[in-house]
Amino acid sequence: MTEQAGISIQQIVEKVWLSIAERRLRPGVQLKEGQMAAIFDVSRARIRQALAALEREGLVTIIPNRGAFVCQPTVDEARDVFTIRRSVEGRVVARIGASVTKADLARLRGHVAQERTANTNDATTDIIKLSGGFHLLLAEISGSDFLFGMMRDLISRTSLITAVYRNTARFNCGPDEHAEIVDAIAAGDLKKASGLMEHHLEHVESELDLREVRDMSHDLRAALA
Amino acid sequence: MTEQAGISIQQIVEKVWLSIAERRLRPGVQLKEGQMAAIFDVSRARIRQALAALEREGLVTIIPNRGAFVCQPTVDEARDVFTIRRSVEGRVVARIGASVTKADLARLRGHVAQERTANTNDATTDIIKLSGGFHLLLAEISGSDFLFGMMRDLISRTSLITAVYRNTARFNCGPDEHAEIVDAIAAGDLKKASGLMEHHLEHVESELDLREVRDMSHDLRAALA
DNA sequence: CATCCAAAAATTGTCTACAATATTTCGAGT
DNA sequence: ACTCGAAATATTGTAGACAATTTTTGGATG
Repeated sequence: MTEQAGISIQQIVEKVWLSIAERRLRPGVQLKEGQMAAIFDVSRARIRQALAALEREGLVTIIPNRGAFVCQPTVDEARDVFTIRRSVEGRVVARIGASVTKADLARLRGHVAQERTANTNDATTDIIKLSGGFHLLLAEISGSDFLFGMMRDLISRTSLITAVYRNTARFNCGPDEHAEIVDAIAAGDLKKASGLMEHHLEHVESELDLREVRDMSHDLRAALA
Repeated sequence: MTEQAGISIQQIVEKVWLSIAERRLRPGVQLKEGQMAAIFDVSRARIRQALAALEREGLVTIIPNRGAFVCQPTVDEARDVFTIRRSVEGRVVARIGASVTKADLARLRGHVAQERTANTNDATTDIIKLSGGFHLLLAEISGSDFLFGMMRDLISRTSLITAVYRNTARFNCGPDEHAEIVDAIAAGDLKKASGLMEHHLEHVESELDLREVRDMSHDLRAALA
């Protein structure tokens, strides 16, 4: 029953998130419950829960009696998210440095290795997932559930922002900068690690093209496939 | 039908939150959908949405196929929340200082005044709502939607933590410390304001009794009334 | 007497149907 | 021809019924 047949709520959320991150779903598009229920072949009840989850991740806005729409972050909001990220992730890195284990470092290095292979293979989907996953992994290792949850939020919103505002062909984070941060942590150089993280985030932000959005596609079925 | 008769989802959330903050609902208690539906005289669907909202606020934990339970924050998590709050609220105050208007200050002073009257009247419910509201108002004035949302989360969790761990009769925040912070902001002294905020949060944290929780009441109906 | 297993009860998860609201369409009036 | 308004359509919100899972209860067995 819980998974009697259809796709799970979390899978729906992930599909939508990916569609947004890959720019197949444009900001402002309405996510109609009926359409989505037909596309994923589940009842509207489950779609509703997925939409609620997407709302709390900051990817869609739900207007009562109107429906769910993909968020359109403003330029100010975009800058805001990066400002907060610099602050929060600086704290994450500092926290990690105090108590990092060999196993933690191995996980981080393994993750960066995955990012490299995805990058060389041009596996767009994997690149998107992994580049956010690195920052999430740092938060997890920091050991604070609250920081982890906050980073989840921030990364979701960053995905949306980069999807809307990026102008280059490449995606959020390069694995090289991630590797440098891991090295600094491994060396116990907290100050350097924090600095690298801040620089890394500035670099990502600097690649954004901060103009207003204009168009938006309407073919929900093609976007979610 | 949106509000055809019954209590709204947000009202349910607020009732539960208040019940937790006033210690009528103890950590670990299961919030059974059937009971709550009967108590509030709405269908389980609405209760489910309310529980999902409470989960994202960090007040309850939902275990699949098991149900929703009032969270039991550990001592570590409690300290964690206060650490983050010191960091985030320092940023909030700094942000405010740059762009505070006369109207903002009037709102802050008005809020503190409300707190004072609630305090002199021993209006417990109001005190709880207003003491968190002050910090939320600061976040709102800061102008960052994301900071506002984060503070919402942090304040919810703080309410739970103080409900569980407080040992004194008094509640979270005294209006006097709030008033001092407003004065510092009004004087344009950001450094002082940040320091006062940090001190204020340390003061609140210092009044907690950090031992393990043990008992938990079971009379859901009496608690939610 | 404790332990384990099966049946019964309770609880959660999902779906379908219906009610209320919002949007669109189409026509009347100026 | 354009604007305003009412019927028709479409979409969201809610309730209740059913299926699956979990928990409890009761008894049989070692």
